[in-house]
Amino acid sequence: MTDQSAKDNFRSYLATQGLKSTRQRDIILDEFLRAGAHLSTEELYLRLREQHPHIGYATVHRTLKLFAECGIAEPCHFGDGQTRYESSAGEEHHDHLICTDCGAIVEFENPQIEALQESVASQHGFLIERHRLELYGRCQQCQVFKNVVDTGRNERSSSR
Amino acid sequence: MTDQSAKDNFRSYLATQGLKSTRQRDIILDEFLRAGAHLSTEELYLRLREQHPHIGYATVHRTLKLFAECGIAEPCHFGDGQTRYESSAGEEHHDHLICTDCGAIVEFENPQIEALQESVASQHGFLIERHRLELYGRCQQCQVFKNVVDTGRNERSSSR
DNA sequence: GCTTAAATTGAAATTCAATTTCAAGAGGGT
DNA sequence: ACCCTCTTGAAATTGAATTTCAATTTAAGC
Ligand SMILES: [Mn+2]
Ligand SMILES: [Mn+2]
Ligand SMILES: [Zn+2]
Ligand SMILES: [Zn+2]
Repeated sequence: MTDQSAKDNFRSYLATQGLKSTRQRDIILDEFLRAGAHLSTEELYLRLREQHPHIGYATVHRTLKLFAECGIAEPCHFGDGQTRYESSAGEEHHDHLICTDCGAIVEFENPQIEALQESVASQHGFLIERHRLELYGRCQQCQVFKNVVDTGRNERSSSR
Repeated sequence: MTDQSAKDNFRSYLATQGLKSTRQRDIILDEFLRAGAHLSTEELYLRLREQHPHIGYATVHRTLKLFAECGIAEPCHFGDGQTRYESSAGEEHHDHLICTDCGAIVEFENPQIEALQESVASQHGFLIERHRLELYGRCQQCQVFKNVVDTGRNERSSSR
């Protein structure tokens, strides 16, 4: 799904639901697609505020929920107490590796795991609608730094 | 890990941390182990209140966090906005199948998936500390009822 | 373009689980 | 029993998510 098809999807979703196309929604969608990453409402709101200080937090919140409803964004919960949204534009389904030290997020996709999930579900009579797989640990960089700190060979400032 | 070893673990955790063994903590641990399932703070508090109305919500909350710290309980987030805790007593690591209709939770363990997770992580240079795998869908029963409702052959009351 | 009904906006208020505060009470070493 | 420290429970606070509501904007119909 490209950025343009995300915009088209959103347009037609609004149309079919009797909702209206507004300047704010357009601006928020543009910024959301431009940002790319896994953004919380707060983060997107702050980014928008630089160029568009008139746009309210509540509108950003409501618009992100609309994005999720129409399928152009996916909500993520990475355990920091905030809901993040990622664009579905240009991305197939994927899962996440999350560094517990620096917060880095790496996306991956593993067909074998996906297949085994289906297999497990059917063994228990379940029909899967969606799933969540998150692997938490240390990224390569943070493993190196952790080792340095542990052995006292360096006094690098904290990575966060 | 048996219930008794959970109690022993908790005792020694308190001792090593300079914390105290109290009547409330004993009662909360007993009820937590007895309940068995995936309980939220609220649910455990309500269960306790029947026999021990003097125990406060804050104490239940703090005690569950202690259980998690010392490894006899695992926090779970199943997307209903509440943190649940499950006993680690008598259980190996496992993941969850969750029915989005009736809320049923089925536990499973799949060594192949676990191995593939490690493989994915090492491909990306990560060292996994923990992971979360949740499969959301309909349990067998809810698939059947859904079908009945859809075809109008029955008027069974909603399962929730 | 003008009118109008319905949807949207944004500031502020509210919700709700999680967490903290604090004064009174309990544990446990001596 | 004494004393210091930890714990408790009611109430207050926090913070993200969500709702409220009066003013504004959209877009359909004329
Ligand atoms: Mn992603
Ligand atoms: Mn479980
Ligand atoms: Zn890292
Ligand atoms: Zn079910």
